[in-house]
Amino acid sequence: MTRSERGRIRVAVSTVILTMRRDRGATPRVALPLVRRTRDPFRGDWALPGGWLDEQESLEEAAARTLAETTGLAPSYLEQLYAFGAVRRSPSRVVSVVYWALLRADEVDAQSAAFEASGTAPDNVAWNDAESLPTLAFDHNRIVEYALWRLRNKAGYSRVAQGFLPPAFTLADLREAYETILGRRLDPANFRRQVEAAGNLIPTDEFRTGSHRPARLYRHNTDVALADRGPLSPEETRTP
Amino acid sequence: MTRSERGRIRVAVSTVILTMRRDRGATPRVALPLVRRTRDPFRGDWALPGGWLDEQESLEEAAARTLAETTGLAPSYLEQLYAFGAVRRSPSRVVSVVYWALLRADEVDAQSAAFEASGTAPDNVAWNDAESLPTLAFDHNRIVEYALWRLRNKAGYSRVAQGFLPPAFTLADLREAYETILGRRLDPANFRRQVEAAGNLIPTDEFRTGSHRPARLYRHNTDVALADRGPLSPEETRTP
DNA sequence: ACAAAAGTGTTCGGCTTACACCCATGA
DNA sequence: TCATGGGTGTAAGCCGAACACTTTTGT
Repeated sequence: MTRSERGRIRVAVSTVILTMRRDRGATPRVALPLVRRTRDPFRGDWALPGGWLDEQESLEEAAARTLAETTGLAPSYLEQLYAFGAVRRSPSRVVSVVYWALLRADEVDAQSAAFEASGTAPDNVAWNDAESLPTLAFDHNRIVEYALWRLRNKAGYSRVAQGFLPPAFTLADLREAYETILGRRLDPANFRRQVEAAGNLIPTDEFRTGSHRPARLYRHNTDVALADRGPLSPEETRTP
Repeated sequence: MTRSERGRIRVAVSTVILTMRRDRGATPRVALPLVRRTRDPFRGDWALPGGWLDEQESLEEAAARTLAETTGLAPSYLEQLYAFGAVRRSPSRVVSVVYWALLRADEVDAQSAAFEASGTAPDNVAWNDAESLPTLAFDHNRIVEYALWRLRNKAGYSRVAQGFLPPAFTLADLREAYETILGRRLDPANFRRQVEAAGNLIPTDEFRTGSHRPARLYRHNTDVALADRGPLSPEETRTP
C-alpha cells in the first residue's frame, strides 16, 4: 500500500477503432482514426484517441467518452485489448488500458459529419491506412500491431467481420470484409456454405441489383453475439 | 488531464495461480492459492494474492513480486488476464490488472516448503479447490471464474496443459491434465495420435514402471511456445 | 449473345471419433 | 494367467478446399 501512496501512477485509456475503407474504387483496406497531439510529450505526433480515466467512470466508459470527445465516434461495443504498463512507455508513469472496436464505414461517415456540423470537432483527426502508419507517439505502433493481430485471430473463429458491415449486406460484402481482414481471397462457394451453416445470418427477401445477377441481402442475427467474451461481469463490459 | 489530477485512482495487480492437485488419491482437481486479508476492506476474507503497483516496476514485475511476497511462488511465466476497473469494485477507486499462470504441483510443493523454511511465510495462505470457492473479497470470485474460462478455452487450441506437468511425464499424465481442465474423458488412443502429430512433445528413452506395462516418458519441446501471445512487446511481457 | 457475379453440386483429402485389438508388465 | 493400462489399427463421418457447373442479371 505505502509504495503506491508515494508513487504517482496515472491510468489512461486509449481506443483502436478499426473500419474498412475503400479508396478510389480499389480493394478496401483497414483504417483507423488517429489524433494529432497538441501537448508534450510527443507534441505534433499522431496518437491513438484516448485520455485520462476519471474517478467516477469505469474503464470502458472512459474509453467511450474520450473517443467521443476526440473523434465524435461511438461504436456499438468496445472490447478490452490489453493493459500496457511498461515503466518507460511514457516520460511519466502511465498505465494505459486499451480498448478496440470495429466500426462500419457508413457509421464513421455519419458520425464524423455530425461531429463536424456540431462545431466542436477539432481538425486534428485523420483516418490512416492500418498497414502503413507513420511513427506514432508512445508505444502506439505496437498497440495497433497487436490490435490487428487480434482482429485477424478473431476473424478465424468468430463473426467479428460483421462489425464492418451495415445492417443489410450481401454475402459478397461479408466475404470482402473477411478477405480484407485476412489478406487473402476466399472461395465464394465455400464461404457461402460456411456462413450459412454457422446460422449467424438471417436471409431477407430483398436483393441488391445494379450489376449482373441480383444478390440476396442478409441481416445479422442479433441473438448471436459477435464474439464470445466469456463470463465477464456486465458491470465490467457494459457501455451505458 | 485535469480530471485525473484531481481524482485518486490506484493501480493494483493480482494473480490467479492455477495448479492441479490430487487429494487423497481421487481424480485431480484445479486448485489455486488464496490469501486471507489482514486489513479492511474485507478483512478476514479470502482474496487473490496481489498488491499495489510500484512506480518503478512493470505490471508483470509487480504481479511476480506481490505473488512471491504473499505466497513464495514464482511461476515460469505470467500472462495478463484482464484489467478490472468498475467504479464500485472496491470502496476506494482501484483498477486491478490481473495476471494468471499455471504452476506444476511439484513446484508448488517445493516453493511452498522453501517459503515456510525461510521463516518469512505468513500462515494465511491456503490452497482451494477452484470449483468450490468461498465468497471472496472484492470481485475476485468473478475474476477466478473468468480465469477458468480462459484456461478451458485455451486448452482447446494450445498446449497450456503442459504447464501443470513436471519436465518428464507420460501421455497418461498429460491426458489426465486435459481431462481435469476440460472436465471430460478423452480417448487415450486418439489423444496419443493428436499430441504426437502436434509435435510439441519429445519422446525420451525412459519409461515409468511400477504398474502394468511401462509408459514412455516425454518432455516438453521448448522450441514451441506454450501459447501464442501475438506481437506483444517483450518489455510488456517479460518477467526479469 | 456474352460477360460476370450469384448460387449449387461434387469430389477429394485430412482430421476427429469410435472402438476393436495386440503388447507388456505386476501380482 | 489374468487384469490393467500402454500402444496400434482401422473404418465411418465430418469439414474445408478445390473446382465444375447452372442461374440470372446488365450491356
